[in-house]
Amino acid sequence: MVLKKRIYDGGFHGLLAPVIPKAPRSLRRRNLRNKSSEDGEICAFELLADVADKLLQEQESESSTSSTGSKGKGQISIPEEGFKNELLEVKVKVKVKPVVSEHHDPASGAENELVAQPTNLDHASKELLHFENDSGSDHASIVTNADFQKKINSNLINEAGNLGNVDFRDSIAEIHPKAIEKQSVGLTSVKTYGLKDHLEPCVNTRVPNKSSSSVDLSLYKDPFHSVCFPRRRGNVNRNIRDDDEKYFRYNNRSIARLRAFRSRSRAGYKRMRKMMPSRYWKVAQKLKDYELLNSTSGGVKSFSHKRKNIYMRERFQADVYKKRKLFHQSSRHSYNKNASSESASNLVKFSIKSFKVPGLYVEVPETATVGSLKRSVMEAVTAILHGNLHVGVVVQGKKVRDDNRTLQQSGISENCNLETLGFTLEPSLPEASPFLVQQETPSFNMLQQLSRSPSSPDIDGGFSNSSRDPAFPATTMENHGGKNEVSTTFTTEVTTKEPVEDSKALVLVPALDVEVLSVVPLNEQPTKRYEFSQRRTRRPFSVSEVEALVEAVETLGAGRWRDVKMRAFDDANHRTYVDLKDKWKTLVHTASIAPHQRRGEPVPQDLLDRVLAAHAYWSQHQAKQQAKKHQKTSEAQM
DNA sequence: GTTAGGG
DNA sequence: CCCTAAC
Repeated sequence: MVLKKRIYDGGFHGLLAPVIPKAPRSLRRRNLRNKSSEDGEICAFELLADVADKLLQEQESESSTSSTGSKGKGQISIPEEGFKNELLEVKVKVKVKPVVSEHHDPASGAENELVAQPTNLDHASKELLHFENDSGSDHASIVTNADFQKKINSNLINEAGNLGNVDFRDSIAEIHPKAIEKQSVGLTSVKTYGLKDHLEPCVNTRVPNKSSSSVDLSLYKDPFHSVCFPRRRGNVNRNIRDDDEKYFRYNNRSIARLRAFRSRSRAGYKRMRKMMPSRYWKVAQKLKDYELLNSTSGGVKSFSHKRKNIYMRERFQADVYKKRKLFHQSSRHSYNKNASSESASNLVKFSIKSFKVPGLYVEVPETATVGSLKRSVMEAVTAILHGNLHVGVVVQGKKVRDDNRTLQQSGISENCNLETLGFTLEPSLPEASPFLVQQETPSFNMLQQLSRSPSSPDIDGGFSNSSRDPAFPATTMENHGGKNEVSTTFTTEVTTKEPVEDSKALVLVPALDVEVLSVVPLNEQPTKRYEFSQRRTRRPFSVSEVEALVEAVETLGAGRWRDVKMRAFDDANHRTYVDLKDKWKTLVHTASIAPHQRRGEPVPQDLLDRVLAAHAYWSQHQAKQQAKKHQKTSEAQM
């Protein structure tokens, strides 16, 4: 019998899927970036803080005025720095009713185009218009969605153009040859943005550096200071079977959720890792009320007309702690820069137009004025912004919770559709602000717990919630933001094939996805689950693994998957016993079909033969067992 | 927490 | 791989 150890050390060595390097976010200083990066770089967090202030300020003006011109104002407010600085846009939209786009201000010429765009965009634009119009509303909703972002982007673009046709390309192109390619396409069309959705990514990319953006009321520009999140990759061991995914999964799916309930040992996590997602989801479903899962894309949701109050409640997303982790890392391992191979890696540029901020729960009397509503929202936003925030990354609607994951693994690469990428800002803690209405319902509490509970120490290196950890007070933002780093750069290595130990850095250029606050109707359906879970990356079984599996099943029998796991895959944390069971299932199937019908890495026929043999044997065995059991029961009955 | 199966 | 029902 082959011991798992032997298998792993020997056969699996090298055969196993390469260890996926933890995606270190290398903290890059402006020196990394060329030239004027300082100008262009933005510290999201800092930005947020600024945004909050601005929001407040703006709110006042807005509230008093009806916004026919509001839009213009927002856009206009392009600080001088605007050109140089990247912007973070946070938009709060109040949706009253579907209104015809015509209403909107002429100032938003770009929007019109947007309206013509695909549904989403169109929708967003309409909403935007509404907001601007500030017409009386039965209900208000804050919408956060990509579409909206798109719209915004267009605005930004326009402005950029107005500002002087800044060519965004140059700065980017120099640095990121490849990433730029895609974007370049968009660049061309930026001006005609309205026509195509796909352009957005491109647009986003560029906008950041030089353009200033404007958005209805909530658009704010702020200089971005780059925040670097250096990450150490030391943990990655190629020889280790389980890749970071283990940590990923745990972190992504289980940790945040689990920790809320109790601390667990790593082993516990392992086992739970799979279960958590679904469980969590279930919980989420129950929390439906709270709209915990706010759909990113869904964006606008209308309130029930009958509702007397408008609730904007904070939506707490589970993976708060992930961000924190990053911060920790950054503070600790700044030397990581060296590791990053800037030379060989492809860079992925991100243009962050805005962040999706947690949903708010606000109560406003029906009789309240729109202005007061705005104020309330503003307060809520401000409260959030003042709290500790974490950045979340959403790819194709799924949150990437594993900080160790590489961009490639997460599907963030030059090749990926940047449009599917989004960043979110999550409150580390529901700092109850006065205006935030905290429901006493269990669901709400749970949410809070989820968001609050500190990560367990053993898991990600001891990331504690900033809210709880004195060391990580709200100042986190300032600390990082205060740095002169112009932009956050993450480099992504293009080559996927070989495990890379160095960190990859993504260049965080201005905006990519714009997410905004969203007001969700209480009655709305919960968001899709994918917001909370992320499918594991596919990791085909290597021949060595198959061999180990076959061997284990031969000796233990099919069905004792936990034992099989412990026997042959105990160290492969990315292989659960369910995985092994599934693999066996596929192996049996594979062995049963014609070779030409098989896909993937060919499995030696002898192994397949063993599979069939073992399958036949254990099937028979099982049948016998059943027969015995049956007999026994019948005897008992007699 | 495990198994067994369908998706 | 995911999700779940059934243990």
